[in-house]
Amino acid sequence: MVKRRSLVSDYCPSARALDAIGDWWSLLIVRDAFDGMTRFSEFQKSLGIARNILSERLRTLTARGILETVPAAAGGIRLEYRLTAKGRDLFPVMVALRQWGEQHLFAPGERHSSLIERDSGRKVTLTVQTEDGRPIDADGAMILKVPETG
Amino acid sequence: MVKRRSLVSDYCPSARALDAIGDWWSLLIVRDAFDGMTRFSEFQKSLGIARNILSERLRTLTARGILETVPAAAGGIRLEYRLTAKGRDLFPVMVALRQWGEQHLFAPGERHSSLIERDSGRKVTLTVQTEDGRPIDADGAMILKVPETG
DNA sequence: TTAGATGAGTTTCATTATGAAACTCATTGC
DNA sequence: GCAATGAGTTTCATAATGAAACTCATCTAA
Repeated sequence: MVKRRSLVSDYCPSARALDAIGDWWSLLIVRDAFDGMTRFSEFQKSLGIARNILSERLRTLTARGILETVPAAAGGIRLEYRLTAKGRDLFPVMVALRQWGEQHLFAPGERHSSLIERDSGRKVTLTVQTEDGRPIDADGAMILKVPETG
Repeated sequence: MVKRRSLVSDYCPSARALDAIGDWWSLLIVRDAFDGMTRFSEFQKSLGIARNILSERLRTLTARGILETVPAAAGGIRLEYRLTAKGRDLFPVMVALRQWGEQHLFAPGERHSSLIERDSGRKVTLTVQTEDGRPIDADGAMILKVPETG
């Protein structure tokens, strides 16, 4: 496909975020990374992704500072891919996607994996709220645009 | 590209969510829809997306129940595309992406659009927390997998 | 009423991204 | 030393994308 227009200079943070991680595989790789995967073959097996594509995506995610490589324990050339702090900050995005998926993409009673607090086993949820802690939904919010500079 | 493996039957809600909206344009269209856009040409101008692709994406988003079409005011064949309840429930996903983008993809002091509460003007934020309201981060959470059935 | 404008797509065509499978190396296990 | 494994890269066919041209129907102005 003809090179897509880049949104890295868009003033909308969502657009830039999608520019960075909005392609099909990247967030799935990040999901697996949150799930503890670190090795090429783990991702490959889990996602069923072609190796060349996985290779390219890991390179891109690393270049963008979402993953970082560390030499694997057994001294060879093997690498491990770990989430950076920037990558771990995608946690709310993953939770939001998960929550929406649970709400709308599963039949009533259909089994699915769950996100729980490690210590208590309690379910993890996500809320949008104002600075002072009141929950808010889409209708109560609005985008404050940046005026065109020019 | 060879038809991608579908994740609609994956037991992971995030995977299903990405299967539904994980392609490059869909979330950008949804973002614009949250921003009040409803018409084909509005999306087209805003995103710079090719018309055939936009047409296909609007059709897919509609088929998936994220958008719905309503006849436009002036009686013609024109349509408006509006978010359904399911589509509006993507609000936290958009906020999460935005928040991450703000944190990591803007230089200090660089201008960006902001999400604010309509009435108070206060900034909107997003927190991941347990059922009983304590904030939690990635390290404190874990995925509870569904055992393989078979 | 008729000749443009728009709006909303669809078709066509060239280009790029992707997936599958084969291939390459280095390391590890035996 | 020799096969097996891990981590990629290369090659090739094919599907998705983008751009531009084309199609209709409706709206507008004269």
